[in-house]
Amino acid sequence: MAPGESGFPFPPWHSPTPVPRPRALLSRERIVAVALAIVDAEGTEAVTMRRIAADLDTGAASLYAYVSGKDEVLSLAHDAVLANLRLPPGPDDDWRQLIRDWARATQQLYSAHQDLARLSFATIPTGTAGMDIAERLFAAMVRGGVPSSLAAQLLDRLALYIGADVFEGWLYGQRFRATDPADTRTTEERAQEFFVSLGAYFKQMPADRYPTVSAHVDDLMAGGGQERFEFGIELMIAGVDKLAGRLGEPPPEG
Amino acid sequence: MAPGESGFPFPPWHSPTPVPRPRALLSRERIVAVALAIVDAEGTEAVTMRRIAADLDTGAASLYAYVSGKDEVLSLAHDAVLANLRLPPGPDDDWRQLIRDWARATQQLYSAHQDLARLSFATIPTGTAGMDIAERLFAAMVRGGVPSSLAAQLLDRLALYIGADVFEGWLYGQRFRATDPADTRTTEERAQEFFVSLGAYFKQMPADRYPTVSAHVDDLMAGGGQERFEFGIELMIAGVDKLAGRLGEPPPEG
DNA sequence: CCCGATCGCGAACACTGTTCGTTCGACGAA
DNA sequence: TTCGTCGAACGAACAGTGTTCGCGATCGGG
Repeated sequence: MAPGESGFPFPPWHSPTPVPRPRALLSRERIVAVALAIVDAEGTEAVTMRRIAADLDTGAASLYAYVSGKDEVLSLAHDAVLANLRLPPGPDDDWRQLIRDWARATQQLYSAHQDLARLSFATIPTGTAGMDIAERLFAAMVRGGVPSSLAAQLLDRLALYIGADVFEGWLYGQRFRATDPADTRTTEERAQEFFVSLGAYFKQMPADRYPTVSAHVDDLMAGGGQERFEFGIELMIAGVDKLAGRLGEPPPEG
Repeated sequence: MAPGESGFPFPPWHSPTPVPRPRALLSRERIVAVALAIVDAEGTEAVTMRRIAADLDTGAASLYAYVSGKDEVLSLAHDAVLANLRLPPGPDDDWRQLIRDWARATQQLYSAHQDLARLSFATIPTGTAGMDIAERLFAAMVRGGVPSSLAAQLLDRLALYIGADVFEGWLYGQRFRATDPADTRTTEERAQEFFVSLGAYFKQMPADRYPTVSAHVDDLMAGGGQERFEFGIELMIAGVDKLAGRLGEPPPEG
């Protein structure tokens, strides 16, 4: 048996033959996949080049052969997630409902990836998945009688709003996550208690200086994150209805 | 003249009498003021504890006697800026115009401090300045016939939207800021060129797959940041009008 | 005049993103 | 089979980061 074969020890003045690394270990896709796994587990702040590299059994420097830097890794991860956005096929005869479905699907998609929505700001989707959905939304609105300039601006503002809402929701979630292991309350319970005490704080404000606020604290505190999110969507849809002069509007109920 | 007096040199085997440091050099306010100056000059990413300390002629460790950490410094800076929000006094007889004035004032305030709007997310103003303005906005809407629950949610969604818009605008500004000194174009020119080429990219998309997008590229690309910001405000105001069932609505023009 | 409390802060720790220069393995040519 | 080349891989280092520890200097009170 010669040195180097199956476990035979080396004399100390020899360096051991290193175990051969499998080739083609790294690639853009593998790097992005690992980064996304870290995001899903711990959020975008936990993504570091060293950690990605460690998960790939290599060193941080090796990543730079495939990727220009950390920003690009996160950007690619964001693109990869957004490419998974799917809407059920449909006749799209009701643009309002289509907008609601899209908004909710986007919200859920982002929510499933911690604070990835942070990367949605100042990002314009140009991939086929995003374009397909934009075409459906845009076409449904134009077909429904919404002026194209209004439709275009609505989509722009909604995209901004959705990303912002999910990101803010994640921030709140972080604030109320458990830090003390002895605290057995859920995140929701802690959040609820915070907002209850915040309401109490508002209630004890001088009523002569803040009469309207004092009188309507319950309205200010009403609704959880999901209600507020959907209210914003309805607000913008209704705004388009109004600004479009009620063209193609379904008959009001009641 | 004895060693230590006005400039008289010390023999090298003596340590010079150190210049006495003035006491009470540091305070929460001074730390926040310096941090804010750095934010205004270079943005929130440029704020580091070492840099704040250096600007105060001290070491980073000294700051921790007054402040719990970097997050608190930035949070205090955000509070300090927001406390400067002022609205001209008025009879507030037109809640829509009051909302517009508030939105624009908030936008301008944030815009004057680089990416400070980033810190607006998941932040509820509780200081007197914020409360005073909230009371005025809220009162004007209720007085104008808007249901208080609607008014409360509108303010919440608008605050989120305004912060998100300014932050996104700053991100775009960063992307298009000059990196090559030989490039004499302004940031606006670079941004314009980017969006023109983006429009060209959309225009060359297959028209059979994206008929609506292709036909309305100019609408998608229309408007700068300010137009889009104000459209969002109008969208939400109009949305409230519609959802409130046109109570207290001024007679439509035309 | 001295002594204890308070304030300030240098140095260190454990990180970060990125770059440089070297090493290593595989493969085509001789 | 041997050599040379070349691209991929990566250890080490650099210049930073936030935060903590414990020493030292200064000041007010006794």
